[in-house]
Amino acid sequence: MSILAPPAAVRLDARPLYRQVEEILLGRIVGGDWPPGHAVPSEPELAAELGVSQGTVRKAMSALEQRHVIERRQGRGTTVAKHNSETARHHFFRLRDLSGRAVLSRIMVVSSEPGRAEPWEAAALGLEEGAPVHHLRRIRLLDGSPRIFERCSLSSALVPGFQLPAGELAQELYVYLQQRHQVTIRRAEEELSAAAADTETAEALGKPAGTPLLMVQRIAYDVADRAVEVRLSMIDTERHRYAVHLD
Amino acid sequence: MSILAPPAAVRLDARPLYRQVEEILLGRIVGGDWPPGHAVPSEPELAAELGVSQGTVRKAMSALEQRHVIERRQGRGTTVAKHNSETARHHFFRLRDLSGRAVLSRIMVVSSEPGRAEPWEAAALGLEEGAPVHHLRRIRLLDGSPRIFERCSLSSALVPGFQLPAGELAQELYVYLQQRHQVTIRRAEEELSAAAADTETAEALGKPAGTPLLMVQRIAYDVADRAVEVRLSMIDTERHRYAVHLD
DNA sequence: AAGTGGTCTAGACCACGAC
DNA sequence: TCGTGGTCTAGACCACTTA
Repeated sequence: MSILAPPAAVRLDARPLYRQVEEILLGRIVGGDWPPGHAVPSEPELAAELGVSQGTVRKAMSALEQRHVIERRQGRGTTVAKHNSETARHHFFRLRDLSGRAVLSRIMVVSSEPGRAEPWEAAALGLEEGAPVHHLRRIRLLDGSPRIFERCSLSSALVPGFQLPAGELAQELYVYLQQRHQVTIRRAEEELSAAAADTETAEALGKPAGTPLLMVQRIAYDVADRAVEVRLSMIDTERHRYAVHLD
Repeated sequence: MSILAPPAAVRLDARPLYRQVEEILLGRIVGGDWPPGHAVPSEPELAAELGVSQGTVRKAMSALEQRHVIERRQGRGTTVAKHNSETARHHFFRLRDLSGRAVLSRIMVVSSEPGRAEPWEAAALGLEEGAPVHHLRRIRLLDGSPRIFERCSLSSALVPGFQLPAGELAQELYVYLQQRHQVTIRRAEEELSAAAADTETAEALGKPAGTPLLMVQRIAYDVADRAVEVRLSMIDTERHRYAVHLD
């Protein structure tokens, strides 16, 4: 930093320096300069480049790490977060069996086709009614039995030309979005309620219509906080529970 | 710290210094030396007392703040977290109306009486079967209508002689536990599922038996991480949603 | 004006991982 | 052995609250 202008040029901004550094780093990730898996420069390097102390860089990177935007490991270095089946599940799959253990999950695709946004989908994704989306229906088998019927809508503006790889049935959707569409899902908001099984869902899960199901509406956002996906999951909770930690 | 023994006496412990400081501070809170609302000494004071730098104290206190054990405010100082109706709701009440807005909630006590732990209660609270507990049944009115039927069990070992103040119906339970029993609820784990309304619940909520309800089992832990309460909530989600943020 | 937490720096050493 | 992130220090100044 310059000697006689203590706060330095960047500091015309009122926000703390570490926030600005955080935003600069995030910008490089969102902008694609640093794709998933990329090795981020070391802390001393970034400090020198940005004209701040290493401590300031550390504070910025700690915030990004906490949001799972980057991954740090002592001795190895820092990389841009890259989804894999395990991390995607760990962050975004809250179901456990009755003993609290993780669940073996397998996916079957029921249908996959382009469509137009219904009002509720448009509202969730921040689109105009009738905007192009991609519809995906899936059934999840938990520990071998069909337990979840999912109806997903992907915003075609963010995932243009989406289509499942031919012949490939199961796959963690967010891993696929990152690999094939350069879209990294970073967070999601879910709204839970109880509902009776409609006929389509009942058939998919092999349950009588009217069975009480856990209904989860999810909106998933990418690293730039754009709504990418809205998903309606109908869950048979006979042998599983949705786990939440409050603190 | 002494000059020739760099890591100092405390440092025989393998854990980082700031973790040890965190534990020392938490110990004073759990032990009752610093009750809820107590003004924690300033950072420089604690640093001098414990023989570490202010930065180390800061890191320890930041962790405690993030866990809502203490509250820090610039200029004012740091205090031990004290529940009030607003914070208790904000942390532990996840229901929103269909527009995502907070909900007006009123409580009616249905029954309140001592009892013995059923197997599932004993398991949840880490007690022996038949151990003394206090049973509490409540109905919550959300925006004026009965929407939640709650069956709570409090571990009498941790909340001896619990009884509701005569004549007083509504009250945020965790505020009451802190004020009258020196037990501060710090976190909770919830397991959600869908279930058909049983007759008792249906009657309490004025719904037909068999109506799909959101069932939430909560286990609440105090600052020392002891299970204090297990609660079964049956929720009518006709006009409300349980909101979860995943990141 | 005094005292608190919040930001920022500069530099030391440690623990871990890869080469 | 070297480079990385992780810990810890000492001290400066800023922003806010209270009196």
